[in-house]
Amino acid sequence: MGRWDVATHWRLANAATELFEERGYDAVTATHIAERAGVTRRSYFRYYADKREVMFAGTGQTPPELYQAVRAVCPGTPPLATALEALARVGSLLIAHQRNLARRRALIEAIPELKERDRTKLAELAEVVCAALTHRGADEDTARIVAQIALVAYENALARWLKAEGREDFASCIAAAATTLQAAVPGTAHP
Amino acid sequence: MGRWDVATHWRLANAATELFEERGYDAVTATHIAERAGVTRRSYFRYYADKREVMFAGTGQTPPELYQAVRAVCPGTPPLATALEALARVGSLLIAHQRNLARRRALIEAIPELKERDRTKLAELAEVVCAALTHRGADEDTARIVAQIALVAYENALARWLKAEGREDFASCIAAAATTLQAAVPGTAHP
DNA sequence: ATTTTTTGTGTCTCACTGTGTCATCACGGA
DNA sequence: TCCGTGATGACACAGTGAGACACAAAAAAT
Repeated sequence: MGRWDVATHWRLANAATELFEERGYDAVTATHIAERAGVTRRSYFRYYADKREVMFAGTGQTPPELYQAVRAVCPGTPPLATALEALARVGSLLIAHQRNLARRRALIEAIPELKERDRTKLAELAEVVCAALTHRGADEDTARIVAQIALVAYENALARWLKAEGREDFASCIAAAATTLQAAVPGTAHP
Repeated sequence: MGRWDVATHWRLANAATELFEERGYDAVTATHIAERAGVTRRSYFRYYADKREVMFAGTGQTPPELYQAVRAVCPGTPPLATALEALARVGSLLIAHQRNLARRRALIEAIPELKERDRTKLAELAEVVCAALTHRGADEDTARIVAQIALVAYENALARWLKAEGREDFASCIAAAATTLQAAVPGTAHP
């Protein structure tokens, strides 16, 4: 997969972004996207499995990166803090390498079909975090719930970061989400 | 919408469940489902918007019910407890009125396309809970995060309930998920 | 340098999805 | 009995996603 023309990947992604903005998601077909990017419809489907996937260009390596990031967190760190730290790291990197991220995220938030796919991607990341936490020795049930919660924080942090338009760094957005989270859950720990 | 034949809804749902189990989701077409239920393909799409929706038969009224359930919780209850109590109530009712729930849930968990739709439904419920909590006076950010967390607990509780095969009631499954949750999140409240 | 293999693309084809439209049929009320 | 409404069937159509095959260019092997 790695040898595919990276430029074509981005040409398709940019073409799709423009077309979706210009004409609306439903009015755009895979053929339109392919034509604007200078390939055939059939080739489009070799780059992206379906019409939705093109809006998530550049995120293919995130799951393995995240897995490694969780495993790289300082041993002894409690599960939730581990997950949040890894997500802060990976999220910061991801954001830096994206193109037109804000425009694509706006489309994803606005179009139910894309939002649906977005949730699947978050769920996949949760799976990865869960697996990595389990590997670190966490309890199975705890790992699953912690992973899901951490991704709730991640999602909210991303929304916050986009709203700030560069005036806030991603790690502090994660921290803010974590604070809201801790305030909302009545802790059982009473030191 | 109310005058539609309820029996046909369930005939289609049962036909789909059987066919998916027999031949696998991909090998089954909307035409097959319709034929087994004794209607035409076109009529299938009048009962269910697409091929996925049929596996979620009987859940159409859940969002408004949930909204009311949140509003009905004793005033003064903190947000997360409110959401969990409402979900326990609505979930119990839902489970009681379903047919072939376990078989359908097994298919949903196994087939990515169905799981994707399932996540959307959970997200819709989270929206509803968020709106209802906001209406009760909760902070906007808090309401959103609490709602999402509560639905993480709901999802885990449902999985646990299905695994117990009737030996556990739904409310206690919610309680168990809530406990795991509280243990995982280091509380900031130190009374 | 020539052959072989791999990789991306174009072309053609096909089953299936989801929707619009129109005709029909059952049923309840005036 | 006639009429209106709402469910259903019949037909048509754009679009999706994928298989099969050929072809060109690059990479690897000889």
